[in-house]
This record gives sequence, structure tokens and C-alpha cells, in this order.
Amino acid sequence: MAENGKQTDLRLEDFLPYRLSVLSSRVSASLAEIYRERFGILIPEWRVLANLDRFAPLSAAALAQYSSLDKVQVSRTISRMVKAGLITRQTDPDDQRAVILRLSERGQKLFDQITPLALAWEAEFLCDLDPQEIALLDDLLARLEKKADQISLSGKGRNIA
Amino acid sequence: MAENGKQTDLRLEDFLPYRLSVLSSRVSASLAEIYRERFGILIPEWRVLANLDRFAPLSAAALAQYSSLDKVQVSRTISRMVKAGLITRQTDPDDQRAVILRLSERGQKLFDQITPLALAWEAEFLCDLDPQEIALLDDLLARLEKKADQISLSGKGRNIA
DNA sequence: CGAAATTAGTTTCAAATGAAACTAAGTCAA
DNA sequence: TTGACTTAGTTTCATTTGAAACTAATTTCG
Repeated sequence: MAENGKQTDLRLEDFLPYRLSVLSSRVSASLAEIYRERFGILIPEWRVLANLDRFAPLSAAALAQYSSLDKVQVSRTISRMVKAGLITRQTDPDDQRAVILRLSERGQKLFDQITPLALAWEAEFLCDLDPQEIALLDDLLARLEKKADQISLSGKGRNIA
Repeated sequence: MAENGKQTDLRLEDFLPYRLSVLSSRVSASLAEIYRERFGILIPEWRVLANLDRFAPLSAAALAQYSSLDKVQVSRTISRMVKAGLITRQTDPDDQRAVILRLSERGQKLFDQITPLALAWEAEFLCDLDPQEIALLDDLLARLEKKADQISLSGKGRNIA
């Protein structure tokens, strides 16, 4: 974040990639603690719950897409969640390679319990910003997300998960 | 990011912790590729270079503080960098437990080479925002960083790295 | 002083990660 | 068809990670 126009030194704490990394890590760590302590799940489980709540039935590949997890993570996460009775996994009759994933009743209930806490955490996190500032942040992030997509894509054919 | 006031559903792609995590991952992956391909170093190395450039001489503990790395990461990173001839590590004569870390000439030269590319990457990343928007983003992030510190600290006595 | 507690940094060990290999199923084209 | 190619998801294996244990040095205070 070049506060001044031509910056010759580099202050790491002003460098946007560093700031995003530190901020994101702290935010994730704080939320992960809630998910784990109160509900016994990890962040990938949370992402799966949220996406199946909205989009089920979903294949593992579609779930990976929606949740920004790679296919190995998805495979392991759904195995854990099936074992824990949070989701159901059945073979797709139209394509025996694929699985059809849905929330179980237990998974739905868990998601419904976590969601208010997650939203409350977010609200608390944003409580010093007024609605206009939140809308601004939303817009700025959306534009940076778009830019990051461009940059990622230009970085050869890597799949960014 | 509750665009609407009382949100009953949860769209993961609007959930700020998720957005930060995905954005940060992509940004870090893109930069890490530059560091690795063109200079053969990892992100922890980059953080060490940047902090020693500004603050050397530094102990490992101080470096951990400045770079938001935990002490194990710092220990391993400085070992790699000493081996690669990028930094020097000497025992502090005033405290034989502690080390005194400095950039070597080679490390300084490497840092001076990487910095313009890192800043150029950041400039490219931000190129769709005008200076006023960048200042705004800077301010919003600073406030969220402060909030994240509060939340982290309140989460018992965990050391957040 | 000298025993207990603390601190700096390293090492160990068990868990998490992800690239690449793999299995099984489906598609395509000759 | 049927043999080559692609795709879905899982497993393997080597690497990365970080908490906890450890070593060595310093500080505290009885």
C-alpha cells in the first residue's frame, strides 16, 4: 500500500499481501476455535455444511468448486463428515464415478446452530464500521477478488483451489 | 458482510472470513511463485529479509515478532538462510542463549532485487483502485487488524504468532 | 551463594497437506 | 465394438507444520 507515491523502502506491515495474510490467519484462527471447541468441526467442514445447505445435492467436484477446497481436502472432509453422520454420500446412478452429497438431518441441525454464531462473530468483527463503510469494504474486496482471479489465471494453468 | 440488515441465510461467498481466506491464499500463492521461481525462496524467507533490512541486528524472538512467524518457523527459516549464505547468525555475547541476525551482502542484494518486483506486484494488484480508494482500504484494514487483535487476545492466552 | 523458575532457540514427533499415482467409470472416435 | 483418452474420487507418499519436549543460559530470590 504505497501511501506515498514512489516508495523506495519496504515496510512489511504496509505491504498488502502480508497484511491480508496476517489478518486472514487471525480471523480464521479465531473462528476455527469456535467451530472446534463448541461444535467439534474444522473449517473445511464448515464450508461443506454451508454449501450443501444452499446447493445440495452436490458432487464432490462441485463442492470443491463452491468451497475453494482442493479435491483431496474435499474427499477427506466428506469421509470424516459421513463417519460423523453429518452428510450422506450416495453413488450417482447416472455416473457411477460420482457421488451425491447431502446434509443429513444432524448436519442440517449443526449448520443451523453454527450459523448464528458465525454471523455474530462477523458482526462483532465489523462493529466499528458503519454500514456505508461495510458496503465500501465489500466493493473494494470484490474488485480485488476479481483482480486476484486475473492474476492467478495469468500465472499459467495452475488451479488455485 | 450483511448487505441486508438481518440475514437469515448464509452465503459463504459473502462471509468475510471466507473471503479474506480465499483472497489471501490466492495473493500469497501468486507472490510465492515469484519468490520461488525467480529467487528460490519462500515467503518466510521474504519476511525475514524485509525485517532484517529494516531492523537488523535482531534476535530470533524479535524477528518472530516482526514477521508474524512462530519461533519454530523462524528457527528453521534462519537455518536455511544461513546455509544459503543470505544471513549471518552469531551468538549474542551478552546473552549466550540468543542469536544476533543480520543480512549478509548476498542477502541484502537479494532483498534489493526482490523488493521492486514485490512492489510492482502490489501496484498491479491495486491498479484498478484510485489513490483515494487505496487510502480507504488502508484505513479499513487497519481498523480490522486492530479488531482482530482484540478478538485474538480475548481468546484466552493464545499467542497468535 | 545456589536451587527454582524463566527465557532463547532447537529438536522431536505426530498430524496436516497436497502432488502425483491410482482405480474405476464414462466418453470419444475409428 | 473396442481401444485410447478423459473424468471422479481416493490413496499414497514425501513434505510441511506446529505443539510439546528439550537443552542451555540467565534471572530471581530465599
